[in-house]
Amino acid sequence: MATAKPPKPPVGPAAAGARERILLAAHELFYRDGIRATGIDRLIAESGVAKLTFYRHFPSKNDLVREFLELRHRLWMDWFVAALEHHGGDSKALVPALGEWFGSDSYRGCAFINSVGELGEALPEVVAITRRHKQDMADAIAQLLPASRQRKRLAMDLALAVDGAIVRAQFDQDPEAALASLERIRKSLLAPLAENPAQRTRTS
Amino acid sequence: MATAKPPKPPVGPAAAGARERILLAAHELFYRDGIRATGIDRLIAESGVAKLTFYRHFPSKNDLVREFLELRHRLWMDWFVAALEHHGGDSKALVPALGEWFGSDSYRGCAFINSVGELGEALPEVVAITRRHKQDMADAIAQLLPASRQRKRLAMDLALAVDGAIVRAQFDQDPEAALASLERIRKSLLAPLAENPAQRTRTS
DNA sequence: GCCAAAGTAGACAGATCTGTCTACAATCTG
DNA sequence: CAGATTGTAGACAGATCTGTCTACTTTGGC
Repeated sequence: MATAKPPKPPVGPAAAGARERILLAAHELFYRDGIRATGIDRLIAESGVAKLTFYRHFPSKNDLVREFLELRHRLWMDWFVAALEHHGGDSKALVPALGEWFGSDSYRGCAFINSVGELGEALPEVVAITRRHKQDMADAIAQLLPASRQRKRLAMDLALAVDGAIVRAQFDQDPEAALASLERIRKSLLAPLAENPAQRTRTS
Repeated sequence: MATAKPPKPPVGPAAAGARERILLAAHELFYRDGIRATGIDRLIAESGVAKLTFYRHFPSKNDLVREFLELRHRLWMDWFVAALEHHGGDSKALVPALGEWFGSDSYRGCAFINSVGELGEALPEVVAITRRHKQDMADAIAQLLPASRQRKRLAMDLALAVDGAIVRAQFDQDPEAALASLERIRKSLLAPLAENPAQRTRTS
């Protein structure tokens, strides 16, 4: 309890970030193979870290799981917001943005949905974290929509359809069908807004 | 290689169905706790069966997983079709039928989506089984729709939205929001049919 | 009554999992 | 230089997992 210098930079032999390496390995292995299927020995081998170092940073595997989900949330949201912006920033951007993700060969669905399905009751925090994640996703979708009375509700509905497309693209051979369905749902939900564009009330 | 009497009825001490008891225990535990989280020892304890008996019926855990999914498919489809019929048999039945399921306290999402997320590459058959399951679900949804040129496509879109609602209801506290979103999507997708009901081409 | 089939109970092997511990090296701070 | 911190390497404990095996029991068909 002597030294109290808060933001100490990483030190030690391998210097730049044993913790980061662990977290990155977890990000890859947990997402690719699942959480229960990934043992600590795999994680320390992949991150090139000693076991003691691992447990110094993450007292238990569950701590790592939590931090993995937090990291995943930041990385995914950053990608999502940027991809939506890159594709135009309105609701038409939704499907092409997701298409990039679905088409990547490391695509394995939504890490949060998968974690809830895998851990469920065993680690209740993942449910709360997933709820926050999906709320943030819905908020990002809301940004694509014109301000209107139903914007929040519309974003919620779209987010639910996006979740449907995410799981669909996870087991279909080809993500195109899921993307086409999502696009039809989007158009259909937005149709009433198109024919009455002056319904907006207040801008955020 | 002597006796070749094919459909031998179940015999033995406990008589009526060691195999059934194993399958039923798997159905409960795999769905509730997940597949990797459920060990063989738990399964034999729950089904009151000896280990040798277990391995006589299911040479490996993966065999049991496959049969669990087949059983789940039959049970779920039977429930789904009956519930849709019970709620009127047209597309308006979709949300109340699913509401029954989402509201049950043993609800843990879709066993197939969960299994794909948990096993993924590790057991590729689950992907194929899931694909068939979701195709059958879409076919059951198609039965709710009036015959039209877009019936199949519409059923596919609705099925995707249903999957979204299923995962949503898995981590939201309250399934009502998911059900409300699904109902809005359903109405929205069906709106064009309502204003032009004579578009039907051929009946199956 | 005999025997094959199907069952029970439970020890055992070998792998793997989480988490702890010992022994030692490198780095930064004072 | 001294000492605290962070790191590496890897043995170890104890639990658990899948799957095999031995020994014995019960049942139905012939």
